[in-house]
Amino acid sequence: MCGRMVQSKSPKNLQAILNFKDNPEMSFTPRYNIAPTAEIIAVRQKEEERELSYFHWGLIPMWARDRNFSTQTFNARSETLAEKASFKEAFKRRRCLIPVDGFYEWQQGPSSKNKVPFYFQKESEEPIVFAGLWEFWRDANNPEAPPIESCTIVTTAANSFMQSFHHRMPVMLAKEDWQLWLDPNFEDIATLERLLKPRESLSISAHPVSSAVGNTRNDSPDMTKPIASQPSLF
DNA sequence: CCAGACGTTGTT
DNA sequence: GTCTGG
DNA sequence: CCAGACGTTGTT
DNA sequence: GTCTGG
Repeated sequence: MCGRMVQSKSPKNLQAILNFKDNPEMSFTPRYNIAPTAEIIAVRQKEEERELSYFHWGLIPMWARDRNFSTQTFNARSETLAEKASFKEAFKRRRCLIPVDGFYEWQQGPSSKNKVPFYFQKESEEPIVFAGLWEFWRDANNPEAPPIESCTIVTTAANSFMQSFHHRMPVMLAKEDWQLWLDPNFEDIATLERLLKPRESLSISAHPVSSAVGNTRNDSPDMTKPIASQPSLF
């Protein structure tokens, strides 16, 4: 769950909601069809301030031999964050918020070769804020190279709305939980885990979109536009 | 003890 | 680095 | 997540 | 079928 998403709102736009510090250095390109291993923006706590920066989507633990590890860690199950070697350190000290316009999900059709992509977004114009973890990694084979900062999106059981599409969904945090999730000094695992339970009141809408979204070369606002849910027979 | 994996999704 | 399997 | 490749020898 | 690239 959650392997394709949209980040088109400018940092300036997001800053009003997420209160990170200005970073005039950062260049931003709106994207409408982001896949795992791409660079995505996320917010983390840096000392007293929040910081927005780019992260490689797919968490690379410090001990990983190569970055290819990240192809299997673009999601992290909330139920086992505290146990899994790949995530437990980041869960304790390196949590982040991942603001998105929305995300895509493929609903399984009647036959196994028949998947329909849907776009999910907030019913309001607000961004959805995913719970994420981040990590930094140095390539032992290339110590000269700059370290890579990577991240993952935490998933949970689908709520009743998402259930009709999928049995999992990304954790979408309520605004009042953002501060606690970001705080690296907060280490009460039980309290953090409570934030990751599926919430019913998410105000998410869904509509089917063009199958063109399947190909990551297609990256335009058209990807998010509704199409008729059933192809006409005549 | 050392060696080798370390992950998710979905599907069977 | 840390856990699991042998 | 989906789309697309998936191999060798030898020569440039 | 399974891995890699986007």
